[in-house]
Amino acid sequence: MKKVTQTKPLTIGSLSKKTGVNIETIRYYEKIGIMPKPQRSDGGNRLYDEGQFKRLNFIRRSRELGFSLDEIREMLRLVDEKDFTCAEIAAISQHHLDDIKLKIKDLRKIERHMKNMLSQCSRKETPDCAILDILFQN
Amino acid sequence: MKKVTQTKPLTIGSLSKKTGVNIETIRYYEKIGIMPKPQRSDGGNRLYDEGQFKRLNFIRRSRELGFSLDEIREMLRLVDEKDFTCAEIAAISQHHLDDIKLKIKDLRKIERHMKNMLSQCSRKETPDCAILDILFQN
DNA sequence: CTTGTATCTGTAGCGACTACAGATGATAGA
DNA sequence: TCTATCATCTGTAGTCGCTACAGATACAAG
Repeated sequence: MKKVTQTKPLTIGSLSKKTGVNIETIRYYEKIGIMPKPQRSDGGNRLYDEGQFKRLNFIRRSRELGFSLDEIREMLRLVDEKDFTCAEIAAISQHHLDDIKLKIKDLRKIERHMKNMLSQCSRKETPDCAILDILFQN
Repeated sequence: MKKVTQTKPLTIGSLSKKTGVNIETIRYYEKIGIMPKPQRSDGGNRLYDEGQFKRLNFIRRSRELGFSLDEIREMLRLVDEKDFTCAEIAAISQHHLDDIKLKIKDLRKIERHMKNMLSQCSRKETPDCAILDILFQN
């Protein structure tokens, strides 16, 4: 008695609900080739399996971490070709982390400038403003 | 003997050099209406005056601080109509600062996740990877 | 006057979606 | 079985803030 855990296929709508990825985005991912072309019902509606659900979840999580679709594409390529090493994935991730650190650094600089400007501002109902003076200077 | 400090008009190229804003970007700003249509030479080349130079500098500085073109448009509108109060400008700026703080917060969260994942990763030349395990889980 | 550089207009592309329109597919109730 | 309603289909265009052309004209130096 073989037990085949055949999960029933998901429509794009239910896949969308289960992953939190919007329907048009799923179709977009297919169009740009990071999601595979799924099976179709007789009428032509997309039907997704468990593997595709996992893949989309991977993409979503990676996007939430700020990976670009190109970085995700590259990771998925390595996975698909079953020809990756931990070192390779780590390199991509490390690069991305460095990127994020840089962004934080830039934003903190901007934050300081903004705070500084705002601290010089009277915030009164008067028609002159230290912020404008700073931004217009020179 | 009147001394009229008539600064000679700038071509788009020299304006670009003086402000560090790229030529196509200057034309783009004109197209979307945050830079005014400048005078033209007999042949039709754009000629900018001191006020326009200052305006473009304002835009550049604001962009460097991460203001959106819509926020900049709004600030310039207030300035152009000479009908702004310091409080209004401060409100826009405060809103923008809040935005930046939020972005930093989000990025720091991502940074923590990334560090966490990378710390669990062997980074070895082996075909299995803790990072992928995490991203694919569920 | 020629040569070379600057500028002109207009359009298309980027990334990562989102938002339609207008046509079908699927499904539940009468 | 019919029908009403929803889901899904394809294809295109829009978003933001530029950037990159192509092909034509303007301008400045020698």
